Amino acid sequence: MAKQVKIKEIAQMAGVSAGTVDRILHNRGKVSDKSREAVEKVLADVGYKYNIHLSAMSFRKEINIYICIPVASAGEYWDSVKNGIMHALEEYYDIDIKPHYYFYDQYDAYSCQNTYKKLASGKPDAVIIGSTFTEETKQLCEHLDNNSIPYIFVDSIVEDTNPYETYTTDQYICGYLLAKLLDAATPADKSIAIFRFQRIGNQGAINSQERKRGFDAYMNETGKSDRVIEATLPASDIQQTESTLLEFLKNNPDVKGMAVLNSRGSILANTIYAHKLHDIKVISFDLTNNNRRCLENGTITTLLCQKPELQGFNAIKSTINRILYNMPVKQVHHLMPIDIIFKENLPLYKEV
Amino acid sequence: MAKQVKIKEIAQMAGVSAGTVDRILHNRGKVSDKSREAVEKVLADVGYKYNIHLSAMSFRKEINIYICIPVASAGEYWDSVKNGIMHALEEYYDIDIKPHYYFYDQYDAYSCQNTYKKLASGKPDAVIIGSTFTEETKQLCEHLDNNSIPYIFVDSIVEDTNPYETYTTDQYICGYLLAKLLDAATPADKSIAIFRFQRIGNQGAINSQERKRGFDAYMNETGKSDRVIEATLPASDIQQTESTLLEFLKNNPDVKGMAVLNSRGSILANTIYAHKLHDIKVISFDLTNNNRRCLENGTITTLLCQKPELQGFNAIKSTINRILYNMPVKQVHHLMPIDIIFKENLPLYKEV
DNA sequence: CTGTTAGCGCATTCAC
DNA sequence: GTGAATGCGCTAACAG
Repeated sequence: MAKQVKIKEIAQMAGVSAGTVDRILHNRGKVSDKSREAVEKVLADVGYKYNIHLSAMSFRKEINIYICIPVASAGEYWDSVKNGIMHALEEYYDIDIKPHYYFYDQYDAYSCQNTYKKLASGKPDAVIIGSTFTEETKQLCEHLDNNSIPYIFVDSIVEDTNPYETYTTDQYICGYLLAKLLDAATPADKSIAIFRFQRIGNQGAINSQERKRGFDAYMNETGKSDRVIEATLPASDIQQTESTLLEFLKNNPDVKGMAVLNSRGSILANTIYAHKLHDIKVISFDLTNNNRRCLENGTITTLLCQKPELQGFNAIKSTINRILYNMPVKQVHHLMPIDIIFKENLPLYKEV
Repeated sequence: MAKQVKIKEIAQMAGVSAGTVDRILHNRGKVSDKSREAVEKVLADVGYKYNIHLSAMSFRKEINIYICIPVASAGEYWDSVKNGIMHALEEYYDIDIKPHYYFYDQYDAYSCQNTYKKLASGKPDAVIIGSTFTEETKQLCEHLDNNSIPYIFVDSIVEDTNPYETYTTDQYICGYLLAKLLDAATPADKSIAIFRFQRIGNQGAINSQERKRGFDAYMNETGKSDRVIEATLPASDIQQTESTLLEFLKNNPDVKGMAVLNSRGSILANTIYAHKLHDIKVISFDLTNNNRRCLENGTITTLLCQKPELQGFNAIKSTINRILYNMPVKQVHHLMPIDIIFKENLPLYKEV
């Protein structure tokens, strides 16, 4: 453990004053080439890292972080992301961060556009984006790029943008794992259904598509593609989803495993439970309150989760470091581990 | 988000000076009942929380944390715990923490005794204990209790002690899950072997015993106890382990699933691989380098992991809060989630 | 017992 | 361009 070097010591070593070192560390103000060289040489030698908390305190300016994600009720997916964010804000309570929440309706492109418009009129130090609508997000990012406002993605990545970091997971692997687990849970002579939800013009689909690719890959590799039956359910209202599902199951009595590529597993699980179709296994995504309940009562077999809290937490943490250290842009894509949750280990997920 | 109240403001509100508030906050120095009452009333009103980083800086004393865990080579279980600890020390680099490492040989009670003896002669502010030998640890804790030195357990808990916090997981659930996963992975008409390692007088066994209970519970509940064959392997040297295992498998050709209740899965996996017994499924514990390799090449089917890094990390984090905030002792047992790792999601565990 | 003062490491401001 | 002075919130040491 090398002892922490202080800014003053560096100044001394380089034969300048602390002020000059500070200017160089933060790329602000003007410094002669001579001083810069001298300081940078010392810096390279000692591996200096300054105290981010003191730095923030002395900064005496608040950091404005805009957080733009879908609205969510308690216990839903995006609520977990938000919790992670708030958790991080508590952790860094000593740094003067001012969060500005911009919530939009993930089922309403219009709401998203409006929210983005409002956001674009502000002057954030950084933006955290949970994207749902691809085209709209691209435009927003273009605006942010033009104003050199850094932004970070959680949950999913939008192409042709330049986030300084992203927190997502590998959806292909998710889909592959789902297939593997469902295959093992379903009797070999029975069929597996995979459901697609009709949604309009949004990208929630992007994650699902990638999951579908992984799912198909497993089935192909293991030569079990003919076990699989694809079906489409309406996403609009639950009533219709239920009746369509029941109709489907009536026509395909062989189906004993159901793959749900988004977090709506509980809807299907509740339906089959209500109709006493107890031998059908369901695997779905995300530890929402509804899914949690289904896992508890056994109507959902397994859940795959992509650590939304951690994504939110890390997004804030990275952003603070990004802004305070004013680091050069080195874009990093962080992939979160996938939690595999059964009824048994569910109790261990009470605490975060 | 309530604005942070400063110590000076509190002092003003209570009609005393900052020094007095500080004395009350930290229970140090003497304060008149009158002042104390006034300040505490204000404190209760505003929910003050002081800046731990500034506090540590002004403290100008180093915090001595003793870390007493088994030695480990790179990539072994206890190495991960250590990594988590070092990771936390980096995270809190601005707080002057001086770690003192006391490593002992987890297979040698004598080494443990010696290490504990050395440790007991020091004056730590807090101790992090990864226990292996129950009796020795009990004695150590008694000594620490007598000197009111706080201590915290990682990985396992020793009875009749008073740690201020513990970081472990539910080993019963681990065993139950292992049984469930192995049951699903092994053809229904084949047998499952569960292995016990002979070790002398230590407690590493305690976690394993609890896992065994969970394993048995699953088998009983599902009426599959007669699928299970128990076996004992020598823990001393690998040569002997291998030959005993091969002998066992020769006598029990029906065994197609193997449960290993500790992290030694790779030893068995390598053996069956070398002898081309490719259809035997192995499930074991902990993401050690050896196990990781086996998961990659398919000789281990699944690993259950108890987040050793996070345990180490949180142990430090809690300890810092404990010491700096001088909180009242509220003992908390933290249960870590269990990671379930297959070949497919292994790549997501590169980063921590 | 209590108020005051100096100092921790850093960012800012203002003279030079 | 640069150095010195000042303040941030907190604790320790000292003087009363």
